[in-house]
Amino acid sequence: MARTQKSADDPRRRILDVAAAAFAASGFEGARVDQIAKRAAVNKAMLYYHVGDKDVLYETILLETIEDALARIAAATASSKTAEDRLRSTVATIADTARRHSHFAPLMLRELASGGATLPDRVMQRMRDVFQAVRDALEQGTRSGEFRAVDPVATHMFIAGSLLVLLAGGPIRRRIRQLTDVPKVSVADRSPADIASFVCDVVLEGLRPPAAPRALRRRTPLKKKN
Amino acid sequence: MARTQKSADDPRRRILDVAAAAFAASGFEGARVDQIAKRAAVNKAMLYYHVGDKDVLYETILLETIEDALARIAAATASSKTAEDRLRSTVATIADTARRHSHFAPLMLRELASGGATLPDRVMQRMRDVFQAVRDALEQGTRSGEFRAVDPVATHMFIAGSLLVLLAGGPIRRRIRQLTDVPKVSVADRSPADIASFVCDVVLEGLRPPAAPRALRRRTPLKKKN
DNA sequence: ATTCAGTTTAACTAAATGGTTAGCTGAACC
DNA sequence: GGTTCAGCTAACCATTTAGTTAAACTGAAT
Repeated sequence: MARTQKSADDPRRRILDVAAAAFAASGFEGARVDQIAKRAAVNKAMLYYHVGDKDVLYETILLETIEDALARIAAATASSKTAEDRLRSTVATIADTARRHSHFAPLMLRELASGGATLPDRVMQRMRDVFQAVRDALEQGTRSGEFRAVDPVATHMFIAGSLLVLLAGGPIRRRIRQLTDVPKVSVADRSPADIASFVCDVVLEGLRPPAAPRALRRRTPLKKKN
Repeated sequence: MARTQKSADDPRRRILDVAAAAFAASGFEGARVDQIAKRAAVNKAMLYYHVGDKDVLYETILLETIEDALARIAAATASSKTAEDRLRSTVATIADTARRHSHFAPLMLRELASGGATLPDRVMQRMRDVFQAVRDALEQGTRSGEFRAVDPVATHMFIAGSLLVLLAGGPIRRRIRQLTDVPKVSVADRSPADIASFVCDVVLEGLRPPAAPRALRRRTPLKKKN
């Protein structure tokens, strides 16, 4: 029992959650083991006892999140018929992963920034599988003619970039808003699901084959405000 | 003379360049002052003498880059008539800034990840001006009817996100490619100018008003490969 | 020769960091 | 009663870190 409990008073769980927030906020090198232990209300030695050193801590958090994302993507796309459905399901699932693990987007952005220099190989390989899922949907659409011939790598980076920045951009947007006193509400402030829809809408608009009849288009309605 | 020289043997210039690379690679907290001094081939005390402490170093680098970007955006958009021209010029200029200051995209991604927590106010304000430039183009297009009614904040985050990730994604793409042995070439591996065009193409496709005649569309041609 | 601002250096400090150790506790088990 | 053992703690350690100091060098003006 002691090994598998997932409740909030499981010290291991607490450590991982606190560490994820710390890594997201300050990066791997900026996060402080002492501070993580303190915030998780455990003695520092317990952190090493329950999880391992800083590298293991980091790898564990990333793997946990990515495995979760992969499992959900597989489940969500199992019944997808069209490429559009598949792309929307995949992107929505990634966005939902970011919602449930709020450290996900910041960590990915940091890894992008450092070129994955600190990414353990095991994590790298699973990340590639996530990338592959998006690319599969794109290539399926290209093959079937549902999408126009498209550069899958560039399009994937495009989707990943806009999605991650929209998801992680909340705090910085809030800071800018303070300076500009523009109290408007934007799609960017909506739920991850809405953000995923927005990204898919714009991208699908670009992926549609040139001659596709208008009637086929389906746009997720999103209230617009001035 | 000694104060304003910009050549490579100006120690201040060398320090700033090396530090920019270090901050981009490891983040503010991960970058090491000793290492920066060593790589710039100056005594550490010289770094403090010529530039200042780590915060000043960071702020100087960011401000330098952003001021440069702002000046170039102003110059590039001065003659823009249509909103599309203006948007393309702005985005292309930002991409070109990233080309000329290779640390720019990673630094921005990191700041996004941390919510701008470590951004000095002065930098924050100038960044806002860059954001404003993109948003101005979007709002001009919406007002003139050139673009459909669009969420300027979300669209801007969309553009910034895809652009930054495409620009900074080279190294991680290379690492993934090693694992997947997919030696394909993608738009993502082209020049910043091509990347900017690609982003603008996809976004403009989404911004086009629904009833716009096909003839008005202009797509930058980009070789497609399988 | 002296002065003097600008520049450079090696050596230093105080604090923080990641990681370890030896030992305590209390329940389970014989 | 004694042993075991996962869970836990306080104190410690070696190293690294950002930042400082005081002394010295340089080269031109006086």
